[in-house]
Amino acid sequence: MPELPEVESVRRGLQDRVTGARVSGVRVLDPRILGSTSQRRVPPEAVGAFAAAVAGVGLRAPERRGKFLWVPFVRPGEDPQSAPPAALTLHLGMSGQLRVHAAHDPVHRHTRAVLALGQDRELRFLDQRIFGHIGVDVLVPDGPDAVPRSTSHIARDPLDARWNAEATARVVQRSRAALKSVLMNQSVVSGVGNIYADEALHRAGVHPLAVPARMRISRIRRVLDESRSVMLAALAQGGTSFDALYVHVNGDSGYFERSLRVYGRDGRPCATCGGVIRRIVVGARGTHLCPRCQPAQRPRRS
DNA sequence: CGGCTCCCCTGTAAGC
DNA sequence: TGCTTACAGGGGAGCC
Repeated sequence: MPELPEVESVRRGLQDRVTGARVSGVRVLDPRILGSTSQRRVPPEAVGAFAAAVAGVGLRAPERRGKFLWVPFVRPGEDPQSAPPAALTLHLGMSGQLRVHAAHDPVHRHTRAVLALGQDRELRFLDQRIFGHIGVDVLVPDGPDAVPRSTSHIARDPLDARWNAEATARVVQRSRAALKSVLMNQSVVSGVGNIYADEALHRAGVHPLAVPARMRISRIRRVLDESRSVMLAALAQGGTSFDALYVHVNGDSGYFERSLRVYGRDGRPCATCGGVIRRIVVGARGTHLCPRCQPAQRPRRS
């Protein structure tokens, strides 16, 4: 399940391998990978349009915000200063992988799209469940940065140098939804998915169903701080490879699974207090918590 | 408009 | 044993 640490690990792998490469060919093996998360049916001309948009372009260094990846490119013979900036956009969804292969390597059966790089290498997009996406988008300004237009509603993530923890905490506090759902709202704070939301809440000692509007701002700040630090720790381990659906660009796994304290550990003892870890459902997502370390919010009398 | 539910999809595993 | 069903989840559409 690629979240920020996994996507950043992939971005770093791509940075070494695709920056400066020229796209010499395009193959779309499953057109659904070009669709949106809720509209997988794409018109037949979408394949040709995608291929035409990236054919011959020169790839620049990959960028990321939250779980969204993009690779800015320069079209052949175009002046980068005057042409409208654009990028190859990538989202790994649930099971997406980006792999850089020699062109003669066998093609895995979940390969959905292939970009040939130069003469003998390929960037391959694999995605078992097709929740991911590959496309092309124009870049629009966001302060000093440029982001794909389709990503402009995505908030800065906790590893962004311009992330404002204090302002984010105030936005979170305005919500009356379950704290975990707010933490996973990518327009409030990006990059946090189901695993790291559970881990951050446990480390902060806060119940996933706590209502931000009824919390002290210091508790909200603590949860955001823990989100940042747990994702930094996971990044240092190359991310979490829970079920082999997430791997690096070279096929290696991440090693943070051994450091998870609650996610996927329901019924087992909490390493902090010895209590039994429970699983509930929050916002239709499996949610893991230690009821002793993360006591429920006191109900409000009305 | 905030907040919620549903749905896209496939592989795995439980149930009958 | 073999089929059917439930479940996992990121994020957007659509509804109240």
